[in-house]
This record gives sequence, C-alpha cells and structure tokens, in this order.
Amino acid sequence: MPELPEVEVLRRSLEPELVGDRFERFRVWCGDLREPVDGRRLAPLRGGVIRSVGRRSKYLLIETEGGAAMIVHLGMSGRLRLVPAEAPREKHEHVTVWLGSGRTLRFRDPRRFGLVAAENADDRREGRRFAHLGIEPLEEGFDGEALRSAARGRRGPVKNFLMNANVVVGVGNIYASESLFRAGIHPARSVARIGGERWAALGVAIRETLRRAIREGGTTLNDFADAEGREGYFQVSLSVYGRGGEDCPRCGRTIRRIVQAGRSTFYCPGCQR
DNA sequence: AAATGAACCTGTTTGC
DNA sequence: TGCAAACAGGTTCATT
Repeated sequence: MPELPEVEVLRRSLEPELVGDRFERFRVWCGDLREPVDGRRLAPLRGGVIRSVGRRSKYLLIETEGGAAMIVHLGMSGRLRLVPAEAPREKHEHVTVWLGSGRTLRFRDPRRFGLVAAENADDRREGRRFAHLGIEPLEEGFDGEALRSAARGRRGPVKNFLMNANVVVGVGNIYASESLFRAGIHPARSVARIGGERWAALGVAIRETLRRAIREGGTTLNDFADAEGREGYFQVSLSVYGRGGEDCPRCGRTIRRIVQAGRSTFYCPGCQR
C-alpha cells in the first residue's frame, strides 16, 4: 500500500490529532508481524505524552516527551486509523492503542508484512534500526549528483537502483516507474550508462513526483487511506503505473509492462530511452 | 560489495 | 461455475 507519499499523508493526518494525547494501553491481538510484538515490547510507550509524529523512510515515528517512539511500518497492506473506542475491531486488526483522549489507534494489516515496535530514548539515540537507510528524497542534499555518486561502481537497471532503500528511501514500485517516465529514462538502462544531466533530471523527477503525490493525498489503488479514512487521488494522475496496454499520455505509443526483480515495471517505449 | 531470487502472508483478479 | 494461477503498494535473508 504505502510508499513515501502515502506514509507522509498519513503522518500529516495524524500529527494534529495525536500531539498532546497520551498512550494509555496497548492490546496486541496478533503479534506475528514482520517483527514479533507483544504488550511487553510496547511497554516503553506506556503513559507517554505524544510530542510529535515523524517519518523516516516509510516508517512512521510517534514520539513521546520521554524520548521513546512507537514505530509503525505499513508493509504492503497495513492501515493505521484513529477511531472511537467503541468502534468494533475489524478483521486483521492486530494492534489496538487506547489514548488518553478516549480514542483508539488501530493497526490493521491482512498480509502482516508490516511492523509495530517501540524504542526507548537510548535505542533512538543509537539509531541502529535506521542506520542502513539511504537519503531522504525530499530533504536537502538530495539531487542528481547524490544519485550519481551513489551509483558509482554499480551496474544493473536504474529501476532496481531506485528501489534500493540503501540508496534512496521511500521510492517504491509505483513511484519508481512514474519518476523514470517523468525523467524520460528507460527502466532497464544500466546505472553505469546514465550521464550527469540525466541524473539531474531524475533527481528532479523523483522530487516532483513524490511532492505531487503527497499534495493529492497519496495513491489509493485498493485500500490506502489516512488516519481518518480519507482516500488519495493520485491514482488518476499516474502516467504509466498500472497502465500496460494503454496509450502513453505524452506520445500515444502503447505503454509496456515488464518484470524486473520480480516486480512489475511500466514504461513508455517512445518517451523513455 | 553488489546483484538476484526466494521468502514472508492474505486477498483479489484473471484465465482456462 | 469452479478452480488454479498470477498478482498486489515492502523488506530481509541467503546465494551467487
């Protein structure tokens, strides 16, 4: 479900609601997620007043005044919603959080590729969980030059390179295809055969694509929604993703679907070289 | 070191 | 209609 824009949309919808509220009680219905979780592991959060809601890569960070943080990753099918405590528990709702305000935060994830975890202030300072992650594409310092230097000594298709979180975070299967279309670069092109201007164009394309997706509330293909259940509408703006067989919006040629590293890639053979 | 493929799960869509 | 295969927004681990 979620790439950087969807997590950022969720973050923005949560922050004004959660800041100042308090973690009261946790109930883990099914702790068999990407990392095992249970009430004991979430104990560092108990009683904590929420200071901020942040994001690193596709991880949501709900931080308390004491410096602990609840870490949530949506995996492929995760949802996080803020609902009244009386709302019935849905199927695949694995974690329920009761807040001081009387509301509840519900984590639901049919495929269970997602993650709910807690770190105390010391864990957070050490930062080991995120140490391997690459550049944030919407932060200062990200540009074509950063991509180009990260690609030095590498080979392989640029699409796979973009989806490697050790290089740049937050760009998943949808936005990799969309960014490459916007930059006019063929997804199978080797990173060793991309010049300085094209890296620059790609850097700009990634930022523009992600920013616009955030502005439009993310992409709801099936079930993405923010904390209040509002769906995104960037899916209507997708140029190539999921549009194999349709006409390219720019040149009219037929959009192709190929498989790279086991994932679908969509591109226009006319616009992308 | 970096690239590839498989694994982790359930649900939905597609094709015979 | 029924059933099986293919596919789905991500990450991590083992193997080349």
